[in-house]
Amino acid sequence: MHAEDAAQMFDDIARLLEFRGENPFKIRAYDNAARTLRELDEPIDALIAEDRLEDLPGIGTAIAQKIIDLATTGCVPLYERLISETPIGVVDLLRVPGLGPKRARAAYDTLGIDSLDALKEAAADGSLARVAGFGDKMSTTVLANVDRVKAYAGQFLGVEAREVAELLTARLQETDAASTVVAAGGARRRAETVRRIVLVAAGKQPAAIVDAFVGLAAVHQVVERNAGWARVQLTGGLGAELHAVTERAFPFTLLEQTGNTTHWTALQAVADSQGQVLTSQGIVDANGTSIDCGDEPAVYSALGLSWVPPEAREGRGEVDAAVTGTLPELVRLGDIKGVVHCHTTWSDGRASVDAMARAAIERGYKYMVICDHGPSSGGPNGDELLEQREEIEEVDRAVVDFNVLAGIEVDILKDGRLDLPDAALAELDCVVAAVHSHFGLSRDEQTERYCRAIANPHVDILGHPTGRQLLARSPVDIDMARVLDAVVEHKVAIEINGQPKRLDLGWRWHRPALERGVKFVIAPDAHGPETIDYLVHGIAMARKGGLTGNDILNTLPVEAFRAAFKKR
DNA sequence: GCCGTTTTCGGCCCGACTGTTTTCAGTCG
Repeated sequence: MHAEDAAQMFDDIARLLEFRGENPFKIRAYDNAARTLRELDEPIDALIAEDRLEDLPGIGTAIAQKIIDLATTGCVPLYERLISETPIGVVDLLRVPGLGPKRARAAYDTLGIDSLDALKEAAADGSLARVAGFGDKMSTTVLANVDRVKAYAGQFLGVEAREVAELLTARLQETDAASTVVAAGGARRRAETVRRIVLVAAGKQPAAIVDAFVGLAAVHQVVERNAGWARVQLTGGLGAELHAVTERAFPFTLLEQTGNTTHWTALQAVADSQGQVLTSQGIVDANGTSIDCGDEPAVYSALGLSWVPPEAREGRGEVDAAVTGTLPELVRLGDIKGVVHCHTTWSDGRASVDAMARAAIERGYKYMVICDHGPSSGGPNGDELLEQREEIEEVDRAVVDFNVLAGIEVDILKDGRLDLPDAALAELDCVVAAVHSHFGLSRDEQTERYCRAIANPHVDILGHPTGRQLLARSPVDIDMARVLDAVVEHKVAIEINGQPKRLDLGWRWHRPALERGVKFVIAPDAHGPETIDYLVHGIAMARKGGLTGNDILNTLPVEAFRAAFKKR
């Protein structure tokens, strides 16, 4: 089990209790437990196995038992009871941003609103605006957010889906029914969000693989199945499908199921232009002879193409590039030398400067840039900044063959000023500027705000540029073309933030940025030693965007990295 | 519901923001 699963459940319990108007301190206890679980730096299964749950802050007998119940039986009586006793649909209401338990309760009590549709209707016809705690503005916000919540339903973070897919793959492999199992679909393409998991498996008897698949413990319900295919619902809400084929058909089916559709049809068009027919079962040439391919690269090769990495298979010209052999050499994790944008206990990080640096050293990196928040997001200010600076220099001196740089993640305020004075920023090695508030400004205001911050001579990197949170918060409304022009003009790099919920700047903007000459930094936005590894998600995003190591500043050695910011 | 005890119950994090208010409540991180 993932700690996040339990954290999510405690969030839900807290919101449901709040809706029912129960003891606020009990509610806070569940919130605290959820936070503790999210900050966990080791697998929760280990804590359960070693009976150490109650050692965690905020987790006592009752909550520990609920975690154990969830992990072992998947059923937590309190949670089940709250869900069954709460009007259907209210749970959905609580997911609408801006609509907390209090307002949801008021809407339910006065207008009997118990579903997203009812909420939308009341917001549209003006009745919601008359409920205490609402107003015209609130109604408008709700109206917009309901549609978003509905659009997000049934979607999952790509990073989470990928973990589930890997687990399923391993379980299916263990059954011995399949010789090969690979997770395909959006998870393999490293899509930011996915609707379902797609597995492709090969074996002598495909039907036996399907049997094994539908029998896995994680399968909640079989939706549809036949001898070579099955679609199921997993516990936890994700859908999954399996394509079971012979070993001969495997590379072709894997290719088709990795997608996307545009990529696949482009491949079929290439085959067609050569008098061949490409299907999920194989390639047949003009003479009607099947061409055997042992693996996916062999299929591309048979079509006269260079191999296209799964991340790039989005139907955006990569097949044409494969024809002419002009696919870029995509950046790899091994290219990264420095870990930029790391938080510590000086703001909301969970580990000291020393612990973070050592974690980076263990992973083979050569330098780290500590970027705690500025004062308006709870980071150091005034003398504290100097103290932190001293601590960073101390650690820098203590470590061998590694550099620790002093940076900051300053807040971009509403008007585009930063939350630290220029004199303080001038002392730092690297300044990341990012937006953490006022997400709803108009396009003009927001763009002006961004451009003003970018123009500050001390800003080196624009952090999580759109502020989006996948499946939760839309990107800010900015004129991206103007922002990209501004970062080029002021020699500011764009961050590719590797947090699974952010993945910001998203890959669709990478090419327009690249064409303007933008440089990037791939950063984990780490808040603890483990999350340094969020770099892998940033790398995946950059690869989707078609970026090479040359486009990424933190592939440079530390001297060159510093020099890249010597514009000041 | 958790925690730290002055061991058997009383106190529990907080600041920013937003919108609804006319001095504040709800939400969010």
